[in-house]
Amino acid sequence: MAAYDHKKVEQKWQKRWEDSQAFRVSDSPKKKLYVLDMFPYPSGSGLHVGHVEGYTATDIYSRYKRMQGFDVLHPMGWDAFGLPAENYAVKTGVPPAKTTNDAINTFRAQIKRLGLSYDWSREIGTHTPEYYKWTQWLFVKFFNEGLVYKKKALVNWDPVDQTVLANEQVLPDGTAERSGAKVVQKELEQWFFKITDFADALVDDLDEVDWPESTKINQRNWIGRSEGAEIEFDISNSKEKIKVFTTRPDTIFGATYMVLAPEHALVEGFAERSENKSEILSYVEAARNKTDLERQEGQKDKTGVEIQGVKAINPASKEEIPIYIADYVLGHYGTGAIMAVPAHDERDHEFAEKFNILIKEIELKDPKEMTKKVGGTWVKNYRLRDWLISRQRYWGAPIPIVYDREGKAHAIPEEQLPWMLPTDVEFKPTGTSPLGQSKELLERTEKIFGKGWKPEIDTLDTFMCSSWYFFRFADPHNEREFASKEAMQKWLPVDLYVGGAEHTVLHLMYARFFTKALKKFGIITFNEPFLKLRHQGTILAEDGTKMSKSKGNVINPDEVVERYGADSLRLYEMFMGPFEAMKPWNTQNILGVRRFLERVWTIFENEQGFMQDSPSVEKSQETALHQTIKKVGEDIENLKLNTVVSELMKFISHNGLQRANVEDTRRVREIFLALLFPLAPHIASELAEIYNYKIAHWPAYDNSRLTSATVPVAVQVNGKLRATIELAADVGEGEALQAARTDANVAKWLALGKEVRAVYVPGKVINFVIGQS
RNA sequence: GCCCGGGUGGCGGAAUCGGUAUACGCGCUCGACUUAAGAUCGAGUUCCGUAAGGAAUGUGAGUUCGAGUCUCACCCCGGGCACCA
Repeated sequence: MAAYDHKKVEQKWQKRWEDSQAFRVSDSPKKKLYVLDMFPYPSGSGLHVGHVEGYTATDIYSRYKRMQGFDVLHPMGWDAFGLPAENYAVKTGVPPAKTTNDAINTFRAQIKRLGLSYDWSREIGTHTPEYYKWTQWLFVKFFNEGLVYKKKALVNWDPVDQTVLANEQVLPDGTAERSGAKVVQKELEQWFFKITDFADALVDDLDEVDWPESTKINQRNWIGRSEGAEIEFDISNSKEKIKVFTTRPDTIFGATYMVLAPEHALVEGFAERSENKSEILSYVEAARNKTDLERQEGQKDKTGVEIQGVKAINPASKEEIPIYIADYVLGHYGTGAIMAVPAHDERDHEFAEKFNILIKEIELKDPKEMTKKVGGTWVKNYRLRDWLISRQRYWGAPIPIVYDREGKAHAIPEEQLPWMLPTDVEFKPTGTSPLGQSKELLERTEKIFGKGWKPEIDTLDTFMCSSWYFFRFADPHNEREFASKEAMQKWLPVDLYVGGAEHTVLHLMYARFFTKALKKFGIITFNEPFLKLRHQGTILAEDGTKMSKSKGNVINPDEVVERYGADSLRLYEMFMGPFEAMKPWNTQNILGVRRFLERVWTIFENEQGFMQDSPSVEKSQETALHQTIKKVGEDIENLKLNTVVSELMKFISHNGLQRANVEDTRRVREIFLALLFPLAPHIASELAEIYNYKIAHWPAYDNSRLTSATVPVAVQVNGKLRATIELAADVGEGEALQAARTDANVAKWLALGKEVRAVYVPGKVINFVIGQS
C-alpha cells in the first residue's frame, strides 16, 4: 500500500461526506443532542486557528455522540452583520453585502477542509432577508409585549466625522479612535430592550446551568444585584424629600452630608433657591459634557459643589446636614442620590476630607431594624442597565418602525417583513444614519403607510441577531415562524455550547434574556438556552504573544492543512494543552502528531507490526485495553481532549499495547480505529475501509476486566520509596505486609530502626514507619 | 483596588476523594540503516552524584505515616470588573 497521503485521503472523504449528506440530522430524533459552536463573524482575514480549536472540540464530541446512537444537531452559520464590512465599504466603496458573501464563501470552504461534521442543510446567515425578517419580527413582538421602548440617551458623538460612536471606539483620553476628535456627549432618541425586567431571573437561573464558574461570576457582577434600603431625607423648610439608596442603613448616624448626581431631578429647583446658583449650574454643565470615561478618570480627584442655603435632615440623628452635587454619584444607579458616610465609605471619606465636611465616628446598628426606624423600605438594586439597541449604522437589520405624521412610532406589520435594507446608500460618514440617505426607503414607507410617514433609519445592534440564532437552527427554513414550537421542543435547549471567553457577558446575557422573554410569551417552555458551556483558550503565537497581523505571527490554518493535513491539525490543536487554557503555538509539535498518524498508517499496513496474534492471552494487556476505552470516552465527555490524544498515542506506542499479546488482533485494531475516528476521521475512515473494519459504533468496555489480577504496590519506609512489589489485587493486609518485609531492599531499611507502625493502602502503597535507633 | 484562574523537567504539558511526581509529545544525546544528509527504527533523557544515595512541583511555615494536591502568610503571571453607594 502507498504511503500516507493526507491530501488524497482527506479530499476523498470530504467529498464522500458531502455527496452523501452524511451529517444531515433526522427531523424526528429519537435521542436528541444539540451541539453548538458560537457562530463566527466572517471576517475578511479568514478562519483563525482559534476557531479551529473550538470547532474541532465540538466535532469530536458530536461524532463521539453519534457513535453512541444520538441524533446530533450540529449546525453552522454566519453572524454576518457588523462594522468591519461597513468600514471597509467606507474606505473602498465595495458594498458590505459583497465583502460579507465573499468572506462567507472563504470560511465555508476552510471549514469543510477541516472535515467538520456540520449539517450544512441548516446553514444560516444573519444578513439574509430570510433571516432578518425574523430578527425584525422578534423586535416587533418585544415591542408589542412592552419590552421595547424609546427614550433619550446620551451617546458618544464625534463632531468631526459627524457620527455616533460605540464606547469601544472612544479612546481612554476621550478622543475618537478614527478621527482623533474630542468626543462629546449628545442626547439622541434611542431604542432600548427592557432587559432589566429579567434581572432576578438572569442571576438566579445561573444556578441551574453547567457553565464555568468564572463566567457565572462575570454575569452576576455585570448584573450587580445588591440589597439595601431606600430612605427619604427631609429638606429644611420644604416639603421636598431626597430619596437615597444605601446598602448600609446601619451607618445612617454617620451620614453627615448628602450628594446628588448632577443629573438628579431636584438639582434645578435647589439651584434656584441657593445662594450660589451660577456655580451650581456651571458644575452641572461641565459634568454633562464629560464622557463616562472622563467621569471615571475623576476617581482619584473628586469634584463637587455645595448647594448653599439648602439643607437636609438626617432622619436618625435629626441633624441638619449639607447637600452637595458631585459627579462621583451616578444618575442612573439607585435613586441618583446618596447619604454620604465619610467614616465608613472610602469615596465619601475622600470627598469629605477635600471639602472639610464633618467625619462622624459611629456605632453600627442592625440594618433592617434601622431601615424600619427611619421609615425606609428594603429593596433590591441592579447595576445592569437596559440594552440600547439602536445603531447609527448601515450594515445591520433595519429597525422595523415607521413614524406617522405626528412622529408617533408604529411597528411595521408582519406582512411587510422583511423590512428590506436599502441599497441606494453611499458609505460615507454624513452625520446621520446612512439609511437616512435612501430615497427608496422613504418612498417605500410613504407608498405603504402614506404621505408624510417616515422610516426609522437606525439599524439593530448585531448582538440582537445573535441572540436568537440557536432557535433558528432547529427550523432554519421555516417561512411562517422564526422556528416552530415543535422544532424547538424537539431540539432545544442547546446541550453543549462552545465559544470564546470574550463573550462571557454580552452575547450570553442577551441570549438568555431572549430565552426568558420568549418563555414569558409562552412560546417556549425552558428557562435557559445553553445547558453546558465551555470556552476554548486563546492560542498564542510561537513567541508567546498574541497573534496579530501587524506582528506577522499569525498562523494560517490553510497552510497547516496543506502541509500536514486536517487530521494532524485537529489532533495537534487538541493535544496542545487543556482546552480552556491559553497556550502557545509550536510548529515542531505538529510533527509529533503527524508522526503518530504515519505510524498508525504503517502499522495497519504491516500485519506483523501491531499486536500479533498469539495463543497466550495476557490478562493485564486485555485490562489495559478496557481501561483505554473507558478513559478515552470519559475524557471526550469532559472535553479533556489533550489526554485523549495521549491515550491513543500510548495505545500504539512500542511500550504499550503494540507489544501486547491480545487474543484477537483484528478486534483490537477495530477498537483502536473507532477510538481514533472522532479525532482524526479521515484517516480512520480510510483505514477502516481498506482493511474492512467496522467503526460506526463506540466500543464498549467490560467493567469486570478493568482491574487486573496483580497490581504494583509501592513500599515506603518513613515515606521514602524503597521498592515496588507486585501483589495480588485482593491480597489481605497481613500477607501484603509480609511480602513487603521480605523484599531485600525494604528489609535493609527496616533494619535501621524499630518498626512503630505500618500503613497499608490496598493497590497503592505500604508505608513502614520506623523509629530512630 | 476588588473578583476569578494559574505557577510542575530545556519546552507544551500529565497526575488533585492526600498514596510510586514528571504520563504523552517536542527537543536533545547515543546507536542502527545510509557514500552522506534527511526520514525511519532502537536506547536514554528532572537535577546533583561513578555509585550507594540525596534533592526537587513559585517562596516560607503548618497538618499528616504520607502533601503538587489540604490550611495560613507571601511573591509572580494571566483574565475580568473598576466611583454601582
